[in-house]
Amino acid sequence: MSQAREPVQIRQTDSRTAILESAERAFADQGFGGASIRAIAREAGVNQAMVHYYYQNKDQLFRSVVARRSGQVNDRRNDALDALFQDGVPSLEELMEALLRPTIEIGHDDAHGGPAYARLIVAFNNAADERSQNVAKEYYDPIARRSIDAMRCVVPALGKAEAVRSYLFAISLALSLMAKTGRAARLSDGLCNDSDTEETVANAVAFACAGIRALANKNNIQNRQTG
Amino acid sequence: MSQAREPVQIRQTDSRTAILESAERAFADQGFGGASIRAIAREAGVNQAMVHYYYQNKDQLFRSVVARRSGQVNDRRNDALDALFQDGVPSLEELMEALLRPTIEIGHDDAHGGPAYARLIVAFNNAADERSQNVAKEYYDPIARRSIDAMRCVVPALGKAEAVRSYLFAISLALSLMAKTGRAARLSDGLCNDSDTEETVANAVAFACAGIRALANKNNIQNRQTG
DNA sequence: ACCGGCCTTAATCAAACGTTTAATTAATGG
DNA sequence: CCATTAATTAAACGTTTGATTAAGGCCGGT
Repeated sequence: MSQAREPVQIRQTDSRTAILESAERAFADQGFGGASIRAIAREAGVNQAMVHYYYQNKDQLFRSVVARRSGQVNDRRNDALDALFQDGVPSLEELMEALLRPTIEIGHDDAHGGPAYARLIVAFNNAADERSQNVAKEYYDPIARRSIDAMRCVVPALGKAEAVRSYLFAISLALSLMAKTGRAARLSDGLCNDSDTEETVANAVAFACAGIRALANKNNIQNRQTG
Repeated sequence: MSQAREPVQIRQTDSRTAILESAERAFADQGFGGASIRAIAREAGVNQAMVHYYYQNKDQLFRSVVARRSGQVNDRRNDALDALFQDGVPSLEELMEALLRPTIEIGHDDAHGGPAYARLIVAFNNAADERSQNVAKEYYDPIARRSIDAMRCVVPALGKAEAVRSYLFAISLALSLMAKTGRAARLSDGLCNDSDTEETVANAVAFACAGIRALANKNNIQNRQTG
């Protein structure tokens, strides 16, 4: 009989992952201060001490939640940028789609906690507290810098400041499409169908590209007047 | 000597207001869950029980903070809309400026806690929790509906769903300009000067109008194809 | 002088918090 | 089979939380 070794991975009952996903939901819905480790453990179905066993403290638990998701998004963004610039300079539409689609798609992935991630990242993106800023600096600034450089390469008329603003605008509006605050549905009497990924991407790209070109033109005219 | 009556307003030592402003800062910086009534009272220079005396509980304190600011913003928005439509239909640029300027100006008013309000409203605008949604429904939905109707009046090609999205986009991008997360400054090596109110308004209006027209065109083309 | 509203205070409450501990169980390697 | 390590548990730690209480000061009106 001596069957081949059982999947050795029986260990690590993925309490670790269960905690991470429960924490993501809790932080998204109640904020860092409002979420409690006790409730996170309860909803993950593990003992309270397991949270500290795996993640030491609340702060590192939060960082771990962000780190996992930022990894998913940034890998896809970097791959898309690599592919895009391999055969010359792409159009602004192609570039913005490469930047916005990964976030939107992951946020729409209901089977893997997408909506919880969406709620978390929307709140996180606009948070001004020191913790959020430190985490943002570590996990999101690198891809942001690369994206901003790419934007200026595609639209040379874009000044540095305008490029930074445009990037933050674009991210913020893609996120506002995913926020699922219920506000869009309420105000449109249910007409806004934000669950359609393709339509969401198309809307975000169209709005962002038009806005970016407007800022580039504005910058261009100013330069001609002063230069 | 019997001098004329002292300013009768000596009463109401404005502990009430001090609490409100301290709470605004605390909620903005640490979120609802992270802010503590004890710390709010301490920073306001009043006894802890005063907070409950004036505002009953933490929930109503939060509502009161939002209510005061939404009143300031909405009054200015409504006045601007009244004036704008008095002599016919305005341009999209005029309309968007009327909608965005009040928020941006109040957020830039350093002397009256503007930055704290800005941080609070940015977080609040993107919050998905039930408390925030209930408060948003009560204090911000009415002006939102009026604004959306106005946008459709100015740009008839805009469908209802597109108008709602455009409105939320525009608000969200104006707020992202005020967020003062330090992210813009960091990514632009200090080039982004978001403290210049006029430049901020101009950028937000330019970006929003271009984006809205793009969505309107997109909607128009689709209608011609399907209709 | 004394009353009755407002305002303010210190003290106190039970509950919930993040974190730590010591002990127990389950699997692995020699 | 025993020693080692990893995973998990229940219980407790001290602190902080939101909220309540009872007592008192301040003030104009009578």
